[in-house]
Amino acid sequence: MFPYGEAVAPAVTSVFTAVLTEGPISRVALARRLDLSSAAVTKAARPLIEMGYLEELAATERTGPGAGRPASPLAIRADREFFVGVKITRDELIGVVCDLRAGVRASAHRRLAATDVDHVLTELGELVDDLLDGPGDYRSRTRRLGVAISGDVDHSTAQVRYSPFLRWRDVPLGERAGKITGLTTSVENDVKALTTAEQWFGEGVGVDSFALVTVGAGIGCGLIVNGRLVSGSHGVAGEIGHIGFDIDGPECHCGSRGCVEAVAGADAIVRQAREGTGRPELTFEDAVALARSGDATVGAVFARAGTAIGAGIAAVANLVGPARIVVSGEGLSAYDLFEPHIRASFQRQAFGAAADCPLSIRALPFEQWARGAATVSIKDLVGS
Amino acid sequence: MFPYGEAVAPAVTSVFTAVLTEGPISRVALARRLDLSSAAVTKAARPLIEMGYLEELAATERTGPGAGRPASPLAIRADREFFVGVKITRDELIGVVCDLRAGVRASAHRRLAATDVDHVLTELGELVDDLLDGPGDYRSRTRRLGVAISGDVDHSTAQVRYSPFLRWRDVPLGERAGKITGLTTSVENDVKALTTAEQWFGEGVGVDSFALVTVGAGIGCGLIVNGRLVSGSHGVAGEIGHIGFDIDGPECHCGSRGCVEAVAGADAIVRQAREGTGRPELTFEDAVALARSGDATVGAVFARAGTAIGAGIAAVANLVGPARIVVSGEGLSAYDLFEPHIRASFQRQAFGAAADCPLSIRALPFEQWARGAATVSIKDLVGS
DNA sequence: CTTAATAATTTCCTTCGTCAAGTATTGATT
DNA sequence: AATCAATACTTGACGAAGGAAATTATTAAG
Repeated sequence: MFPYGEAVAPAVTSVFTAVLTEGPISRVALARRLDLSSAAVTKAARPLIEMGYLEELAATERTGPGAGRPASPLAIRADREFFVGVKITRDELIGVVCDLRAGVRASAHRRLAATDVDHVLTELGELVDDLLDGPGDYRSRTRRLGVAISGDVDHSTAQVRYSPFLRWRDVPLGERAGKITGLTTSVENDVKALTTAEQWFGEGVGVDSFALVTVGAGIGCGLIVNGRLVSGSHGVAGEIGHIGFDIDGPECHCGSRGCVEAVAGADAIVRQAREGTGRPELTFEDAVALARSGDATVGAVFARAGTAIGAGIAAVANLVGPARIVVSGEGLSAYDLFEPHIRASFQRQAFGAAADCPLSIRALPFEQWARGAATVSIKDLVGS
Repeated sequence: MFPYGEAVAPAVTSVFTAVLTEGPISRVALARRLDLSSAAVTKAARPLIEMGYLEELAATERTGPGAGRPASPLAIRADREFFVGVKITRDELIGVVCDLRAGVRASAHRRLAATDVDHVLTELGELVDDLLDGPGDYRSRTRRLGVAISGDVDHSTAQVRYSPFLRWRDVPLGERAGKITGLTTSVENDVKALTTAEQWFGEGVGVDSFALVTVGAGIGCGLIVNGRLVSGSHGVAGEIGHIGFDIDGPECHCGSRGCVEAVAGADAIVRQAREGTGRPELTFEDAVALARSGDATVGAVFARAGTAIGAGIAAVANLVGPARIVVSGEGLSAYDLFEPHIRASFQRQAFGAAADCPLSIRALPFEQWARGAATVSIKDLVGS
């Protein structure tokens, strides 16, 4: 696993993971945290320091009683190694270079003229070259690539089973991207990648159950339960967008009626706004502008969308009881329009103590998708 | 852990668990199944055989090519040890004695005159005595008791945090029941206990994600994800009954409106049947009889209830993607009335491949709750 | 009666992590 | 200044757990 494929003791992996996600931390604190002896931590940390992944920080100011040898906390050397993350969408590739702590060091993107596998791979190869050969000399310290894509992905074999947006089926993306880029490639579903990023470097740190809801064209949800990603036996999981919200609601492309996505997806919002105003040329941005300027009809569309999303989130809270939930709107600040409705609807529909689950609602810069992809490759380096 | 508190190698636990749940199985097959060397299995099995928990079966008839030494499969000696399981309801205690394979050997019950802790514990003590001193001489081979109760239970400390039905709060039930009965006592939420039983000895064997939906007075759901029970950070999980079904539906006791339980709970069905027929004295059984005799109004009530349950189940399938789902109606066959509606509604609302998730719908003899409690104590003996 | 195939066991060895003892570094107390 | 107590870390001996490979056991097929 580290640096070039040797097997590594379990304690080494868990020490690395803990330092990575829980920042500078002393060996003794690690031992308590991981339920190991401090001797085991010392031994596990040594090779990581030798390989340059960890460093010992200077003793910090003390807390507590005051006596005793000061700790020398272990910290990640974030620039020891870099990782490329690429998110594939229907019309664009978005790429980033991240350091070990998933800090974004460089980014770039490329329009896609077509979505066939060969074309996308060619573009992906060039995007990676641009990123690695640009300013910063990342190439020499980069060995891994993570790719995020919507649809049904088998992470363990790095294959895309089915991606409706791109019309891909059974594509050995990891293998092919690996050949083109020369990087060890991980592939993961985009929402799961983002969820992993949040688990390791965001609000999911330190809790062992956690949900990330993405609101945009579609409405998705990544779940961490008992510290592990929920994958779904039939390749389906986190489909919060297709939970029923209003049995008399509009038809959904899934064949049912009144799904959350059919009420609160971006397309659905535009359609409802057009119907309400009688202006068939309205865009999503127009709808946002109208709602912000006080248009009651369009405002009601956003309110209803927020209510639907809140109900979906409440369903997650009622069923799996995550310690916290992050709601992240694709791209923009537009979703502030329905944030209060999300919260109100969640409070109403959450059962008992589930209503105590903290909700973070915030924008999601598009680059974050690519960062999620990079996080998957970091995780695969560390080995869980 | 075994027999009296010594620590035991991980492989011993996993071998025991695998033989327990996956029936007679050869050492070589176990090694494959558990990803251990056959030497490790041989070593792990020995102490279990010596302690009388496992036995070696005679060689079975062969399958496959035909040559080679025949396997001597390992099997559980089910009568090596017995376990008492008790389910506490508002007005009754139901108790069983189970063997190691959760086979019910004896059962008994006791009406409760009151629900205060002292009274319940006294009755529980007598119930356990009745069971153990009755025919069968179980006492000498019984060391453990499992108690199942609705509400918020902390299994790790064997405490009842809050049980609305009994109005209990922060009761150290495990400790107190242990003192009275002399048995090491485990306490678990009733639905979780039943789910554990299904995971170990029912349809959950061999899959690592799985849902059990209970339909009765309330509508609940136990979840196994990645092989582990979902517990919920805030003490809430599996509250499928409070997922929204119809925003214009009847008020629910939880404060929201149109929850699955408000449409499909036993009380809700009775209320709707009364309203529909204008007969305020109608019981649940009357409603069942009417529906079966072709009453369209009451039939529609059951149809709607089934649709609500199906939608809730679809939400589970869409969110966590279990490998299979068992729906078990409290007690009786009455729920055949809405079974087709459950299936139809599930198919409509399940997204994509989630609709492939097999659904088992079957009656749930009341004794099963107590068996679930016993299963928890078996699991706690084995140690996960 | 060999040979091939499969199952189980045995022996020896490696690995990993603990234990207990010792070293390091500080503030407080005398 | 010397000592002590507290906390952090390191070291080396040890033991438990599981693996590899050789060995034994048992069968069917030729």
